[in-house]
Amino acid sequence: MPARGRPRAFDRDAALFCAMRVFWEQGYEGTSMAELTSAMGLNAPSVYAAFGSKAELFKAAVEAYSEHVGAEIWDALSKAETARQGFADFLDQTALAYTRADQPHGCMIALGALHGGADIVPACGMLREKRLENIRLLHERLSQGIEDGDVPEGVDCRQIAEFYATVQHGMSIMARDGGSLEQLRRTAAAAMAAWDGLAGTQS
Amino acid sequence: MPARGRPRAFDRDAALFCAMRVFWEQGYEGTSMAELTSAMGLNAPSVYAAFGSKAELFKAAVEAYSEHVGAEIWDALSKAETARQGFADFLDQTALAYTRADQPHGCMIALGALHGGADIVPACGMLREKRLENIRLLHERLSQGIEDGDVPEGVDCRQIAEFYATVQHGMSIMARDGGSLEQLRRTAAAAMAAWDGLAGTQS
DNA sequence: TCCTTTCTGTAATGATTACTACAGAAGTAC
DNA sequence: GTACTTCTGTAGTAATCATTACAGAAAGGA
Repeated sequence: MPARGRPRAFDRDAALFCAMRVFWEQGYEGTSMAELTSAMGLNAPSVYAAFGSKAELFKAAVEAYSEHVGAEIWDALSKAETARQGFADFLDQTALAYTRADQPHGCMIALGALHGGADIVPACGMLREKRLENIRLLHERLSQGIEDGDVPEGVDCRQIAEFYATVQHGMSIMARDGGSLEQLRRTAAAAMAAWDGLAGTQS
Repeated sequence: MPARGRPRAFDRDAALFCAMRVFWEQGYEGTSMAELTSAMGLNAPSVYAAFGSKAELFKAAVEAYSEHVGAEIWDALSKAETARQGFADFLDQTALAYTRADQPHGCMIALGALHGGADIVPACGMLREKRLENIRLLHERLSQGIEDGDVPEGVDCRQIAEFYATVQHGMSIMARDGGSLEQLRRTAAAAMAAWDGLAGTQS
């Protein structure tokens, strides 16, 4: 059933993807509407009609990022046979995703808006929520490992989840600083050197 | 010998410290000159006369931060008897410094300007240089440890330095997300669990 | 065919931005 | 006491900011 009114002349998802790239590279506050409309190939009224405001566009961009970029990071975590392998793959995929030549380096969720409270800068609060959700995913994988028997009971799942999330965030900054895939991989390996002391079956 | 001309009516260092606090909390791009002049208790012409521009004020603020905030982090690194103890103390002091109730959480060097190239956003390039310098300090301490005999020869000092710098950066984001001193300390302990696998005397 | 709805582009709004012109103030030098 | 230097506050600049008014375009409905 065709909708009434003039059909939109642009592909909303493609435009949103362009906006996502600019927000990812320059951050919420470092990105102007002029830059966004230019990257999207649209005039301002079209952007506002489709997305509402700069803040709502950012929110949509973050959702698009979560769905399409870095999904392989979390796939790797859950697909591995053991929790240890999952965390190693998680960090390895992180290194790959954060250093692609054809994308902004580092993670939009980690870096896109780090200043201001959620009430002042809603973008900031939203990214914080995403980061907390990511820790929960890591925590869940550890609980699964305990259930599967490849992670001993009694380990501090929260500590381990928060540690590896912290490493991942640090890898974002490292990538943004020009760190190479090799450097990020070596950092990932260093982080995995902690595994036995944290969640090893031997003590 | 008194300087000619009307004496400045404000304490430059005190004003600079106020500006540093705002930049630290809100980042370079998230901070307006209106907010800076208000925090410094000055009118704009006084700020520009003393510091030149927003970018130069930021540069001075970063130097003030490096000299006065977090100095105990690097003191701890060098004062310990062994490299291992130094790194543990380094991370512990990091946790303390990043979570003080009376200061912005996290590190200004890590978080203050993460978007834009050095040519576009000089603030960004300056912080990146500071982060690289910090890695060099970590690397030096490891080299010292090899010389002192408490770090085996042949360890990958670069990997270890980059790993612990990465963890420290991640701790900034964790602190900015409201992570408590206890949480940061547990993450620091998790990071130290990697030490034996990276720079231990046994293998 | 006209009406209604939705979209688009041009041009604009009011606020904010980093920064400065200028007159007067407060000091030292002569 | 006047001249010169440096600082300060008021008022402003030109540009940019996020956002919108409005007229016309492009669709479907009656």
